[in-house]
Amino acid sequence: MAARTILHIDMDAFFASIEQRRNPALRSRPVAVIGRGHRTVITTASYHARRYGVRTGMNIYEARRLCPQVVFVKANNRIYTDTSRRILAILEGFSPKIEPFSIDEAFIDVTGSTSLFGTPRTIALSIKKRIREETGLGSSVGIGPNKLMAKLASSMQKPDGLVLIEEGEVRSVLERLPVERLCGIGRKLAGRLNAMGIRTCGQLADCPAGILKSSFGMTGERLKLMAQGIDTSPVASVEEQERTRSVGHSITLPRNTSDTKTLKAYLLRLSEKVCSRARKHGLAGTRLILTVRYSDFHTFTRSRPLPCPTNDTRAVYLHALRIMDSIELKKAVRLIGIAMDVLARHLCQESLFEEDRRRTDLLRAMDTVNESFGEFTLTWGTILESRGETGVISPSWRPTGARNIDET
DNA sequence: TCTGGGGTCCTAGGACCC
DNA sequence: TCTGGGGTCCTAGGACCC
Ligand SMILES: [Mg+2]
Repeated sequence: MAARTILHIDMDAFFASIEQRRNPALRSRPVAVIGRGHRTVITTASYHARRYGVRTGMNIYEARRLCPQVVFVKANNRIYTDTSRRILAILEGFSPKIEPFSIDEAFIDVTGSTSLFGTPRTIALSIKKRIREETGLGSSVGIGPNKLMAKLASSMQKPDGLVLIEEGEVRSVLERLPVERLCGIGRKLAGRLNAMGIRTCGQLADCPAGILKSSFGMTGERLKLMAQGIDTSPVASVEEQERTRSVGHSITLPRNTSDTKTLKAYLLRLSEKVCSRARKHGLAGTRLILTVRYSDFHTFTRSRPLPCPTNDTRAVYLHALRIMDSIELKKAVRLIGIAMDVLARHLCQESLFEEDRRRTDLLRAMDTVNESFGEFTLTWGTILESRGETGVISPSWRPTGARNIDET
């Protein structure tokens, strides 16, 4: 593959910084952005709050204990998604090859942009400047010969970072780098590698392929490549990306329950969320997966194929009920969720796609109203019985396409 | 007073088939 | 008396990312 130049842009404490822009009184204080309800978690901590140990995923009581003066701010998801779109629009000015990686991160391939916009470092500085001018927010940028190295580079200096890893520097950068610093090596993999005496990427790169293959299978081969800084995956724009494979929603209940009537009301609500999103994006479900988390956090799934591809709320809801009825609950339920494996609607055999003209029209009409006036403006009776969500934004949100969060 | 929600990909065991 | 070996599909679980 010809030499490439990839940038990874990572916004600094994205949600928290946005809130501090909106409300100057927050700028001098440790801020943690949270969802709704008492069971929510920290989605982003400002750098000030991080100094006290406040971290993403931490519950609010723990955060308060570590940093009593922390200011909790409820997430304003619509503002975050709007800001994300504005940042992507800025990036589009520098190259068409942009891959949104999450709500606050993106890769951009600037290999063909240097004659127009200058050196990679100049481009990175221009991007950081434009983002700050237009949104008031800080970002960190990593530059590398591939996505893996660009992402590593952006993590090496933040906030307001700019790190360039040249092709010729890859080896020396990785030599003493702990394996878990690479995107794709998490806690478990790192633990297993460490147990084998492998702590750094240099050691991992030197480990015989056979040993990695026998311990990790296919993953082992990839690990060895990663440790050498090799990553051939292209920067894939939203249009180029693989089709959406699944659509799902889940909810941690305001309080644990064993009451199946309550759980079924939530299932209808979740079915409607999943199906309205599938309809909006022309997707049809082929399989439904029900997830249950007990009070003790034990989590399991049960799934069943849908008899024919569908995105009809009623069909999916009834299917969810059948799965639910096959489960004998052993403990009080903390979380319930459904996910659908999906296909593009036009890929479904017409004869197999369950469609009733009048029903399709009804669903379309309801979707239109709900788009304009808000989710669940029009809904089915039993949904009204279920209330209360944690309302945490998903970082897997994408500016376009089926990936989604609650923007309300 | 603990511990969100949205995804993708890989593995492994049993069923089933040739 | 000894007892195939693949391959694929289905399902559940788990690792990883933000
Ligand atoms: Mg960030």
